[in-house]
Amino acid sequence: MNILPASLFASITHDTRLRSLLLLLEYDELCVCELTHAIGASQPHMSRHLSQLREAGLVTDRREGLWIHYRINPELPQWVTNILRETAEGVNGTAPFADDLTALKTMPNRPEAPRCA
Amino acid sequence: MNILPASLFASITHDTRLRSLLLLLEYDELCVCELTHAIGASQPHMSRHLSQLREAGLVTDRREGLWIHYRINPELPQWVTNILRETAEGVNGTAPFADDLTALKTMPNRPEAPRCA
DNA sequence: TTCATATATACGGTTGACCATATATATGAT
DNA sequence: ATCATATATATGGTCAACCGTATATATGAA
Repeated sequence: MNILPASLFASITHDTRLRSLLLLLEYDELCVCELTHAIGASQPHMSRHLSQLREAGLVTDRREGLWIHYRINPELPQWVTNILRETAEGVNGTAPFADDLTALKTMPNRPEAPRCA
Repeated sequence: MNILPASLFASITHDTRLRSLLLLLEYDELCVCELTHAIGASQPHMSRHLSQLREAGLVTDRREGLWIHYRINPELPQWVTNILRETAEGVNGTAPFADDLTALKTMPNRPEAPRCA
């Protein structure tokens, strides 16, 4: 699995995409509706940015019934995941990232039980 | 010194800017003409992107006679420099980053003796 | 003051990323 | 087959980033 730095950084320049990745760092798998709720975005907005993350090779998806579950691409090179974790530390406790986590925790009718990473 | 992640990643999405930062990680201070030569860019191109790095707070500059020396902002938060170092590891030995270093080493008439970080 | 060098900025034009809204597809239930 | 839900894509338009070239500024030397 190869990732060009320009492609990685272009991906995480956009808040929606970075916020999604940081959520996926905490919860190892999340469906679109969970991410949509946590971030407070519209459904097409979320879907479009998840597509871009998939095309960039940063996430993979898996269908299960109606839901499509996304996770961080397990084949990502170490330096990429290190950068994501480092970013998570850097923004720890700040908006909007911290609020995404609490919004997800308090989401009603989540399709499945939480699966923490 | 505060840096927003979106601003950091927007900065290093552009190859010229990332390459400059990675050079500045190795040589703690470099003037515009050294960066221009190492990267093989035009002078206005280099100058413009260094301005953007300065405006983003990622580098500082210092005039000495005709030359303006740039360095990585020493007040950068730890997580930012960690990300830069992690990126340097990730691209270690690959183009165009590796070539920039050799181009700089073989540059004729460098304004001052090399100052390695 | 005049010239050369190093660097920065201004100008005009192009392209790509992004948005909101509308529509299409896929699955499962009735 | 019909309907509801979850997700994806298509459309048209806007705006910001970028480019190359030209010009401006700053310094030091003659």
